[in-house]
Amino acid sequence: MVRTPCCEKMGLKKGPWTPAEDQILISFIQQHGHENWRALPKQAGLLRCGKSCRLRWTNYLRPDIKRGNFSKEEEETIIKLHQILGNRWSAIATRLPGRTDNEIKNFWHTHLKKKLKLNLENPNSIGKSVRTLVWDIDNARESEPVNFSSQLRFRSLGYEMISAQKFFDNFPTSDPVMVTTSRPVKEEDVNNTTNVPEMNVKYQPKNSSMSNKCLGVVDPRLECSYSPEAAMERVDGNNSNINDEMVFWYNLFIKAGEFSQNS
DNA sequence: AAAACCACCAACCGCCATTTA
DNA sequence: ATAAATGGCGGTTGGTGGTTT
Repeated sequence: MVRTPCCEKMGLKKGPWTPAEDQILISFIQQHGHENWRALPKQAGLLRCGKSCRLRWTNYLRPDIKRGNFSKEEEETIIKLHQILGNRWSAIATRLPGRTDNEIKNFWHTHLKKKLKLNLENPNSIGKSVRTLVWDIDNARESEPVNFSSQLRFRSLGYEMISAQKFFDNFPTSDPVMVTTSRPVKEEDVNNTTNVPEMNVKYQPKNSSMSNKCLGVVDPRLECSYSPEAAMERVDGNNSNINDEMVFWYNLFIKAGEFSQNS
């Protein structure tokens, strides 16, 4: 099915909004609300498509929008949430009152991305070493996912979560690394290193209750198991406040009801 | 002084999921 | 049941203003 883009009709204006157009839109919505964006521009007398009107309103004209620079607190919140949620800008925006997803996305691309990149290039600048957790995303989707709370714990500990393929394509294998996968463990998987041929690691089902869900791949130097608790030792031994931070974010998300606890 | 470059951000585009007819 | 309409999302673009060469 092919849909006609809503702005393809001739005669509809594009580009920056004028103050006069803004005023028309504000007045109309104040009087009539915005139940039907498609019909709104015609009713309001605007030569715009409904989509353009919706965007202008939600990202700029809405009365509850906070303007101005992001505070240090907002910045830290964005960084933490992005670590957990990734590029889910609208989900991040729901936790920053008055900020829009577009604004946060722009702020991320123009300020935070660069800042974090610098930090990663110079790990000492953030006072901790960064390990990489490779999450086997592709396989995880096909079978029972590793429960969310475990993912959250790893992320709150500062792990980057990427696909196994991406990791092996791009990263040196000498770094401390732990790999998890949620695909069911088969007998022949034990000691099978075919998926990670250059690494001196092995698949290892931790125990019988876990073996139908996940595999732990053990970094030979760290001897860490799959269990998040057991993996909490940082490379630099700095564990201060890790638990508090973890619990805070975990509670926040569970209370917000965005994620269910599926263990 | 002016051209080139860069950073910012409002707005657009295409896709997807849901709702409606 | 199904096609079309709609709202919402994330990625990307392009205009603008500031800075550097």
